[in-house]
Amino acid sequence: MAEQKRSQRRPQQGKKDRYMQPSILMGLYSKPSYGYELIQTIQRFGFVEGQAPPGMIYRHLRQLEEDGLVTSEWETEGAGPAKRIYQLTDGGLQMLSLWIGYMEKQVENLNELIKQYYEVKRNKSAQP
Amino acid sequence: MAEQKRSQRRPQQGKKDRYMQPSILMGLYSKPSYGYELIQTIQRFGFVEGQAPPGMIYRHLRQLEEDGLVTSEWETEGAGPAKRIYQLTDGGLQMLSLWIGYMEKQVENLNELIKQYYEVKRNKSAQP
DNA sequence: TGACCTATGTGCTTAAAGGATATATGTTTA
DNA sequence: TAAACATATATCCTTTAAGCACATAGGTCA
Repeated sequence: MAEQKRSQRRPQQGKKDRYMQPSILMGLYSKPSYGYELIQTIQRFGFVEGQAPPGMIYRHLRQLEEDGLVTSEWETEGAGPAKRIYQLTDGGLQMLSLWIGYMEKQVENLNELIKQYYEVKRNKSAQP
Repeated sequence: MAEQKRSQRRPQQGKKDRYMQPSILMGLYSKPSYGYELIQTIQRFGFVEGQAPPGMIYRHLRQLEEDGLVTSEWETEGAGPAKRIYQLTDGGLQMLSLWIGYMEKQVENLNELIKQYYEVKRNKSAQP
């Protein structure tokens, strides 16, 4: 019974990379935005299933601000509770650009592994 | 002084996806292998910079065996210390196939975000 | 008025990475 | 022949960030 927990590994089951930081930076690159709205934006990128937990978004936003990658100001006009509007700094822009480079490399690596997989698979089915 | 710790964080915060499990599974799909050799194999996939720490590989291998995705046996013949040779089980093969599907989806998501980035960039330079 | 949506935030637990260190075997070389 | 070195596996402890539950509060509408 104590082992049950461990044996349920599946891809995506553990704590994996959901590209939260670059998703937020990319969202803000399109236009200044705020936490609650970014939850929807990020969902569209497809790295998280369903909606990202709010706590996670706000945690990231605060960290980004502390690191000087975004700035924020309160928006009290308009309907509903006040929103904290974030926008990218120059540093944030540079970081996003680094992330894009990283992602491009990831795509290459992933494609290479995928290609190798199908090659091996083809070989195995040819000589079983 | 208390802030020093935070500012020493690596620039890109967020978990980097190292794809350790699928890399190991893919390595074993090509041919049965052992920890020390897999360290080199995995390096070639490009998801980790330099060599993966041995402790990490062995930890993964033990976990994979516990989960029934691989089996192992000691190889005492041949030069050098004995090797623990691992090979994929049917379950491991299925898991690898799931991983490939996941990776294909990741490639799509990544490409979509990258595309969006360059679109926004183009728009911004058109109307500054 | 109280249910509900919007909006932000805190706190605690756990999974996995990071990294240091230990152990042992066989091979080379000084 | 003893020391140095490459191979090979393994354990331990710390750090990091994800995962999740919960707390707070303003505004809208039946």
